Amino acid sequence: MNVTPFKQRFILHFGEMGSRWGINRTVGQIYALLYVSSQPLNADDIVDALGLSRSNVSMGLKELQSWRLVNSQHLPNDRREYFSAPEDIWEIFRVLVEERRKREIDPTLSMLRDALMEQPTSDEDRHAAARLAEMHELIEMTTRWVDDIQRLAPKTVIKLFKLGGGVSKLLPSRNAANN
Amino acid sequence: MNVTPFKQRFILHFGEMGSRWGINRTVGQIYALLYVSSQPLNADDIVDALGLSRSNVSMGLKELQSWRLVNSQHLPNDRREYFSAPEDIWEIFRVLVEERRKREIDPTLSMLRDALMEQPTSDEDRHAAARLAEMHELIEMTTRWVDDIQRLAPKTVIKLFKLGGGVSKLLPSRNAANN
DNA sequence: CTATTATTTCACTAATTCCTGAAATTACGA
DNA sequence: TCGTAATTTCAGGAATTAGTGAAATAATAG
Repeated sequence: MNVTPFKQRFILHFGEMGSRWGINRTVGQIYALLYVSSQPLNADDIVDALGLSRSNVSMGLKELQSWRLVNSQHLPNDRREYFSAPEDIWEIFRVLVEERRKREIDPTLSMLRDALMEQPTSDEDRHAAARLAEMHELIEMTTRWVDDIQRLAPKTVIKLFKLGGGVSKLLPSRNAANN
Repeated sequence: MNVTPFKQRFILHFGEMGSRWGINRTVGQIYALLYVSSQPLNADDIVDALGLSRSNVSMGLKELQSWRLVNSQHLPNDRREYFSAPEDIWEIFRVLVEERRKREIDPTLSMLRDALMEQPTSDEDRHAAARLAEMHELIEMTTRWVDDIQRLAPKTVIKLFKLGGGVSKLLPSRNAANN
């Protein structure tokens, strides 16, 4: 299995970006390879294409599955497992948002909720609690909204996104001062 | 400088989450401390509060400044530098989105743009290019929209967010099938 | 079942990232 | 300008994370 230079560039870029995205180089590469492949690939295909160890590929695929970013299937008359990235880019986007939220935001939201149950007893803590409350409110509002939007049909979301800041004009009881 | 147990919990949580957010433990702690402090703090205050080395605090503050998440100022009759997190949570949110976009998304967007300039010459590459184009389009549309929304007044954004999926009803030329 | 192929686990090494203390540099008051 | 306080730089050790190969386990064809 050899990868065209065109694909190669994309794969290497994903590898490099991986660390910024909270995955490692090889996981980024595996995902990129599957993303551009027109066919599902088995683990050995990936080993050949990327020059990684078999065990590393196995672990990388497990991680990608834990992110729900790859699906696996079996082909007829072949006992190996084949992996692919979902076709639908909207589905990918939705899952990515959900998983990142689960990992990066939900724990903090729940910590904030817990902390805000307590009654602060000093001025210092009253100030801190107020700051936590602001953070909690903003995060909660934003994530709730994201949830809501994700439930809309992609076509609707596209309309909304294309509208951009223009939505403000549609908002009920708008007041002229906010632009 | 001692930190109340209430603040402590928040600070330690941010430290732990740091690695998921692409910053390290101490940077997370420093930010959390500044976020809940009612007063700007100097580097030695932070050393005392968190038990880190002076040099580590210095590097952490530099990193937070590179994220534009902390401001620095001088107090009268004191040559030390004092640091604080911006008051306005909306401002913090805006900056965070901007910086993450710059680090995590823009490089990929530009790689995709470059790659899509080329004419694919094989079927394999034509398929890959189509996948890249889908990704490019989705990212571009989403980031453009985020830019646009960030320009609205917070009050307007709050209205929009509170509306949730209800926006779909306001959208022009909606069709009844999309819910 | 058994033999063979496929996959996972895991102990170990490599690579990277984090953190510190010492030294160097910078800023500023006298 | 000099001396001191404040800050930054940086080399090296500590800690963490990534990647490998060998061995174990799982799956299935015959």
